[in-house]
Parts: sequence; structure tokens; C-alpha cells
Amino acid sequence: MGRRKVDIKRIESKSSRQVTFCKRRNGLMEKARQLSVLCESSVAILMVSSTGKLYSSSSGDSMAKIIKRYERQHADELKNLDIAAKSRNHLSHKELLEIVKCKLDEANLDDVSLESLISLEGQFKDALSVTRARKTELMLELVKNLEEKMKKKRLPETEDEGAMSSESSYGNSPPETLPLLK
Amino acid sequence: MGRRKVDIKRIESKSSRQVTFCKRRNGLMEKARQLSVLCESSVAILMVSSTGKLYSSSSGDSMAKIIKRYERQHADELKNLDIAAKSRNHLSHKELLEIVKCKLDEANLDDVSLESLISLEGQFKDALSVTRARKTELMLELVKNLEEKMKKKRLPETEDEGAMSSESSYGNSPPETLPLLK
DNA sequence: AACTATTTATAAGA
DNA sequence: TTCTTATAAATAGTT
Repeated sequence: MGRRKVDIKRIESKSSRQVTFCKRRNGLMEKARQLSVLCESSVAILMVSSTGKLYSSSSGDSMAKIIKRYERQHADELKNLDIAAKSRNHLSHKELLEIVKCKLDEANLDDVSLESLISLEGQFKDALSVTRARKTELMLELVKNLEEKMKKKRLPETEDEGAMSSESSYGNSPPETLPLLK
Repeated sequence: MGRRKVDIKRIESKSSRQVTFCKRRNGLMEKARQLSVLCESSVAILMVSSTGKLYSSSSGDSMAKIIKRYERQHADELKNLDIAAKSRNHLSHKELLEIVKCKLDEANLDDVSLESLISLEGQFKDALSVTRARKTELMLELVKNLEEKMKKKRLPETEDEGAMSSESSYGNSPPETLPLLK
């Protein structure tokens, strides 16, 4: 919608890329606001420019709430993971372990109240049970996934796992992540 | 851009509100995709309809990464302040509890390997058993302490129960703790 | 789900 | 930059 039709591909000129980013960014945020008002909904937009600068807007509800709503839905689903995420994760467990050990040492050395130890005990009990529950969940998913794979193997199948959507993920897309679990 | 100009306020008719939501939602996501491609940027959109249904799309980068980029700039500072404030506090157990909870949340959100969960489970089991052992030890000391006090009470003696320990509370009676043991 | 009359967004120019 | 304007694109109401 301008003097000429442009095709949707990276704008080469840096300056006009910047101008277009600014114009369309404003347009997008205005559209989001309108959608939110017209349809009584909440909309959040996060934009990161090519230079890494962040722009965000939310309407209908706070950014924090909208993001929480998103994370609620994706908490059970497994998130897209790359190796980086995995290793970060691995570290976070090691990290946790070290923190726990360290704090336990402190607890042994320091003068600790019975109450706080009892509370600590409760925390570990909870943590243990949460961890076990999560483990069970994962194992069930894994089994289910294997079963599905077995089924597919029996059929002469149509493989079409290709990149159909550039990145858009509407609602749910459960199965893809499971093979990565191991 | 339609047969009539509409002013931006809640659409009363439920059905046309729904239709408009659908049309404009698609339009918004397409605009976001275009912006991302034209300007080499990342755009995430989160929408919650009036019925609570979630719609999301991300382009240029994964939703998780874009949200993390947002949180780095925002919640992050708040969280860090929070933790900084708390670390000054020597309630190391409360702190530990929060760290544990936080890490467990992470573990739920991220993609976690079965192995690391099993290892985490082991850590919590150990931590629990160490904590329980330490608790028992403390309780024995407490009992011994009480017995000695009883002996002294039989003698005419100097009372000196002043505020000797600022934080530790040995003075708690056993009965409370026993029900918690399970 | 399509269709189009209009409005709206915006690309290029000033 | 910001404003202007010709034109592309989105969409409100209709079928």
C-alpha cells in the first residue's frame, strides 16, 4: 500500500530498512490496539530490531499477564529446544545441586533452628515429589511417542515434516518435540 | 478499510466481534511476518481472545527467545533487585527455598532430559536425608539440653535467659515437630 | 468462505 | 525528519 508494490524480502538499503521498520512498527502497534479494543481481547507485541533494540506494547492487559498466559499453555508442552538450551539446562541443574550442597553445609555449620530445618525438610520433600512427577510425565510421553512411531512404521507413509510455516505457531504443536527428549 | 468506517470501540454483536477478531488477527500476524522479513527483525505476537483462547505467532526468532529478550530488559531487573535484597538477609533457608522453586519452574518450562531429572531426583533425595539426619541430631541435642535445665532448676541458681541468639530458636518444644515427621 | 466497495496503511517523493 | 499523496492492501458489510 504505497506508491509501488514491494515484495516481502529483506530491504537492502539500511536507511530505508530503518524507516520502514519505524513506520510498520507503529502501524503494527496501532492495529494491535484496535484489535484489542474492537474485540475485547488482549494483545502483546514484542519486536527486536536488527540492531537488537527492543520494542513492546500490550493492550487489554499487562504484558506480564499476557506472557504468563502464554507460558501457562506452553508449560506442559515442551518448548523448542536447541543444544544451547539443553546445555543451559544441564548447567542449571548442576548449579542447583551446588547451591543445595552449599546451603546444607551452612546448615550444618551454623546454628540452625529446628523450625528452619523442618521447613527445609518439607521443601526437599516437595521438590522431590515435583521432580518425580515430572519424571513420570516425561516417561509416559516418551512411551506414547514410541508407540506412535511403531504404528507409523507399519504404514507406507507420506513424510511431510517440512517447514510449512515460516515460524508461526498457532495454538499447539505437540508431537515434534518428543523425539528430542532422550 | 471496509464498506464503512468503524470507530474503534468494542463491537457489541458477539458474532461479528468474533468474525472481526479472526480477520484482524490474521491480518496482524501477516503484518508481523512482513515486518520481520522486510526489516530483518524478530516479532512476537500474543493474543488472548475474550473467551480466553490463546493465539501466538513469532517470526524471525523463536517465541521463547523473544520473550527472554523482553524479560532480560524488564522482569529481570525487578527479579535481580528482589534477590539482591534478599541475599542481604541471612535467612538462608528461605532463600534456598526460593532458588529451588525457581529452578524447578525452569525445569518445568524448559525441555529437560529424563536423565537430568533422575539426577535431580537423586539430589533431592540426598538433600532430604541429610536434612532429616541433621534434624534428628538437633532434636537429640534439644532433649539433652532440656534435661540439663531440669537438673539445674532443682538447684537455687542464677537466671540468665537473655537474648543470646539473634536468630536461632532452640527454644521450641518438640511436640510441634513430631506431627510433621509423618 | 467469497466478494467488493471502501477505508486505511504506507512507499516514494518533496 | 515529517508531510504529502498515489497506490497497494486490509477489511466491513454483504452474499
